[in-house]
Amino acid sequence: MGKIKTVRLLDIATKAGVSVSAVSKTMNGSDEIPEATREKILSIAREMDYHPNFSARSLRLGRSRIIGVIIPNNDFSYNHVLSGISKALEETDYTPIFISTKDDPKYEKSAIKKLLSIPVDGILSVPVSMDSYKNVFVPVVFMSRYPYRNPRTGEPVRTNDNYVVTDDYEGQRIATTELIKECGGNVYIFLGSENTRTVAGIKEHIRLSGYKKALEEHDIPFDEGHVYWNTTSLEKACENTQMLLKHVEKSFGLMVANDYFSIGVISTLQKNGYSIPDDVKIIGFDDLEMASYISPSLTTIHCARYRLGSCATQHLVSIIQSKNTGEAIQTIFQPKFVKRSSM
Amino acid sequence: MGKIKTVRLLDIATKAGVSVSAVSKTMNGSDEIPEATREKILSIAREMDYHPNFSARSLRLGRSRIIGVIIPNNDFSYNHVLSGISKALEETDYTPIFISTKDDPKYEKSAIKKLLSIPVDGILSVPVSMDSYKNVFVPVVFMSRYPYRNPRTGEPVRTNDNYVVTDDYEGQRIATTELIKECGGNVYIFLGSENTRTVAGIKEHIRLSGYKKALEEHDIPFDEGHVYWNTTSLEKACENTQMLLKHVEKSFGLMVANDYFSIGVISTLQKNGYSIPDDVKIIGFDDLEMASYISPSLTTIHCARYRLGSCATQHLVSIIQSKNTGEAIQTIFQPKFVKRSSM
DNA sequence: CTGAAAGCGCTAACAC
DNA sequence: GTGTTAGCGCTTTCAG
Repeated sequence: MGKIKTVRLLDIATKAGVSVSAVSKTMNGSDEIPEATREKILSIAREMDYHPNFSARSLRLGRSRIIGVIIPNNDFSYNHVLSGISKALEETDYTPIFISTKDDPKYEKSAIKKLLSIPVDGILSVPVSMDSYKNVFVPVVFMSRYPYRNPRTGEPVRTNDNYVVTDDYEGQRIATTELIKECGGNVYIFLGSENTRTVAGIKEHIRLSGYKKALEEHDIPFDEGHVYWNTTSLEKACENTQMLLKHVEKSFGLMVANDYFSIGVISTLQKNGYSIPDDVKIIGFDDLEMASYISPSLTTIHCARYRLGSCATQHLVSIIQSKNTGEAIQTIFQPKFVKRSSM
Repeated sequence: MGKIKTVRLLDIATKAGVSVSAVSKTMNGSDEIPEATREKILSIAREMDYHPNFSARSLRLGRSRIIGVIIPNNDFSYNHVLSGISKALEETDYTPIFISTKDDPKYEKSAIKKLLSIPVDGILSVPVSMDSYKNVFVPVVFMSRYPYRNPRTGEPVRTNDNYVVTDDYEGQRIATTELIKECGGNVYIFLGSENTRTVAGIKEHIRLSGYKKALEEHDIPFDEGHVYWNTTSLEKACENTQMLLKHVEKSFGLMVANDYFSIGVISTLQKNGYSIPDDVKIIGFDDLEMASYISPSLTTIHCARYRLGSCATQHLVSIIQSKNTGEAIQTIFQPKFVKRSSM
């Protein structure tokens, strides 16, 4: 496999009998070059299958037309967000490069360094720790997770970062309200990471405050024992369910951290002879495609994840291109209650 | 937001009172530089938070330490493969950049161009059309799909490409054999794309020939009507199930294209009053994590998708680094039958 | 052992 | 209008 010589501007220029800059200008759509020369150059370029060298251009321009996308993991929770990003970028000349952090600040820091050394023109991130972004000097738009509310009180927080999130607080409040209508105060909740030092944990606490808010609105006292933390895998979801069953009456309402984990919860409940929704009412979170296909079909909170990705992308591109003045762009999507048969 | 000046080798050199080349050599671990100077340079570099400029280095070296990863979509079927890739690359200095093709040759071609113009040092690909790779002059390792067998006969095919695949033929043969044991000739199969002009379609035909092989081994004549094509989404899976139910006895065996679509199939069967596995025996394909959590838990063919990703990655890196002599690296993983309660 | 200098492919300022 | 040229940050050869 002999090394194939790549086609350069110079090669085209030589063949066309013009200078490199004429070719460069043509390639970049400058109108300085007369139509005839233009045509000739373009046709030769096509014929030689020319592709500009990204590195050379990036080096020269100080920008790369690459967008860094930081996600916690490759697990399927962010697929729709990623699709939204890809779709939105298709109409631009930006290309995404994805890096995963395993929800670990160390990986996140190194991911950021890698991206900046490319250098990417901007970053879309589902963050692990806000600290990692202290010295990032390219535009960043946070997605899906962000301390947009005070995790204790649920009050909106004013910040100066760009973000696009779903209002998890409201989602949880609405879901809890629905369950209260059915089960009174007998409403349990499975949440993810309890660690408030991570953005993921803060998100869970924001959700908890939405839950508390709903209780408060119905004059139901909050019971710490109704909250099961660290539902962070299918397996944990099943364990938490087993644990819950030791402490609970036959009939109750349960909010699960997300739709995926609901599969484990439902399976565990059914194995233990509970019937859904007769004994237990269940509400998930996300509205995955499969939610309407499992049995019983899953009542859930719909989050616009695809739109979340495309919206964040549009924001980022507009910030990059307009050299935005520092006015933060913040979008909060309102979630929607979707009733199916698990409640 | 004032543009932050990036730290260059020159900046470090100036501060350390040495030349750029001394710094460069130090950074690249050359042993030409005496320990004392080395230390000093490294400490200054750390202090100034130096990161090499990727573009400059790539331009100079003609390689980028970036691996392009081409996948058909962002849907969750390739998560484990991607995890395997990320994990395997972690121990190297290569960074992956993911591009999706939507299973469309047009997108695939443009994805390849983009990658080559970076230029990436190698490509990992779940291909759409083999033609797209004709003029690719960097090492490529194909994953998961490849015409490794003749789609008509199921016979192994000799080629000169690098690939890592699961032996779908064998998987399908084994699964069919198991169903035949239970249901005799009453075994149906849901497959994906029928189009043999795409690699995805060829894969499905290879699977079909595994199915036929099993029938043949049990002297059961092949019946075209037992094959339902184009099971390419949850929705289609449900439609195919509805269609199937019009033509079938109460009791039969059914092989579904993959685990995910099995969710739709099972739900449709249950809605129509069929009991699993009493009336219908079902086998999926993939062995997703959720397979053991849905009810009934899903009997399936286990594919080592994580290992597939990491194995392909190791191959690619070794090819890149050793300037491999052209001896193709081809790995075929044997799938495994996993019995649960849907059969 | 050290540093000066060339040049990777490209763009844009500037001269013709 | 068109071409010449400097230089982006880095590596590496080669002379000192």
